Amino acid sequence: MQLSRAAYVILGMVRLGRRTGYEIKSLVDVSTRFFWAASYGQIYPELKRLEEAGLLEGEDDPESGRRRRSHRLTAAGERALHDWLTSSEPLEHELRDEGLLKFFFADALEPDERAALLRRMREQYEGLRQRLLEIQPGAQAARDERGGEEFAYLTLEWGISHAGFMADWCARMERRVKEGD
Amino acid sequence: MQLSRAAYVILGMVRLGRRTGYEIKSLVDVSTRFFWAASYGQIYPELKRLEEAGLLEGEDDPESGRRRRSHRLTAAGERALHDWLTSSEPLEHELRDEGLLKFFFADALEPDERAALLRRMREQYEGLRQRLLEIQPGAQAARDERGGEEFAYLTLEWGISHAGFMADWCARMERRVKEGD
DNA sequence: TATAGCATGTAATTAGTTACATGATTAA
DNA sequence: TTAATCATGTAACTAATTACATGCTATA
Repeated sequence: MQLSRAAYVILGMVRLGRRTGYEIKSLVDVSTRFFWAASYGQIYPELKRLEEAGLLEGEDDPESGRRRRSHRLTAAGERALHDWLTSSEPLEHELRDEGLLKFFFADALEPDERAALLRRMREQYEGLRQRLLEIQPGAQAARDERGGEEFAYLTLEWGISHAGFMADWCARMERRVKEGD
Repeated sequence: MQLSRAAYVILGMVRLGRRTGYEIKSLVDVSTRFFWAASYGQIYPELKRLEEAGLLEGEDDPESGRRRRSHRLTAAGERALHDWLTSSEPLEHELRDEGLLKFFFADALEPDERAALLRRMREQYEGLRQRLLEIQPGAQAARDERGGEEFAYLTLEWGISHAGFMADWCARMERRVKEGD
């Protein structure tokens, strides 16, 4: 049974204690979405499929009047997640960065336009870095409170240093296109 | 008139002297595809649309028996490309990295499995770096021969140092998960 | 003479986002 | 009481890949 990547996102999130589609999406939006996005349009149908496949067990959990379906991993679900995590298939990797694409074509620009492009790119990466730094305290708390969110926290650190790498590269190029002026 | 990103890839590639769909795809495959991919299924229909919109001018160019359509930018095409390059719209940015996604869920793994994941990630980034280093001599030659491929070359340098950054990060994490063992 | 490369194109599929509808609960 | 948040779900759309069909030319 070949599962989609979205399915593994869900299995992993349920393993981290996110029981509902809503909770899964909320965590995705402040974590994996920087390297693997997922929308409601994927999450809810996939939750249903995973239940039907016996990898998740769902339970209606009224908690009052509000409708709410709570999920947990079955043994088969745990196994499917682990098999994917340890599989030796090539790891998918894909980047779309419009800034780099424009930079690739920057021979068509004037020196000041090149500098402006790099400044915008740098500002966007610095903005991303700021947003991640704002997420950090909450992530740190979650790591300390909950068991087993150590690696979630480490990917946040990756995000911060990666955004820093990109911003630095932009700054370096900015200086370079200005002196070549 | 709102153009797709693929349209700008094509306009930019034609500006760099790639006249046919085939030539465009060939350059994409060793350059932008590392930060912006494009397939034949996008390129040929888009070339036709850009001609119909008057941004490209196409000419059948038999060159013998083989069918071949040669394109060049019109003034409107040049303008559309320039407008996009200098536009202040937010720059799209999207990453999908299965290695990072697995790392995010690595609390579910044993210490040796974590190290194995990071080793595979590092090997993949080192492999990418090698492939880019192999492309480099050709890109350097193109930069020196042709006018106006300076920035194409600089994005290759970005790719090499970026792959290096990722490989180094993996190596650092590999050491870290081993000592926490 | 056969294989690799040049060259164009599209049909079918898959993946994914967007936008909306619905309604309960909690905090200001 | 009103806005924000919790919560589920899907229909319509858009984007993009894959896989194929076709056929010429140059080279080993």
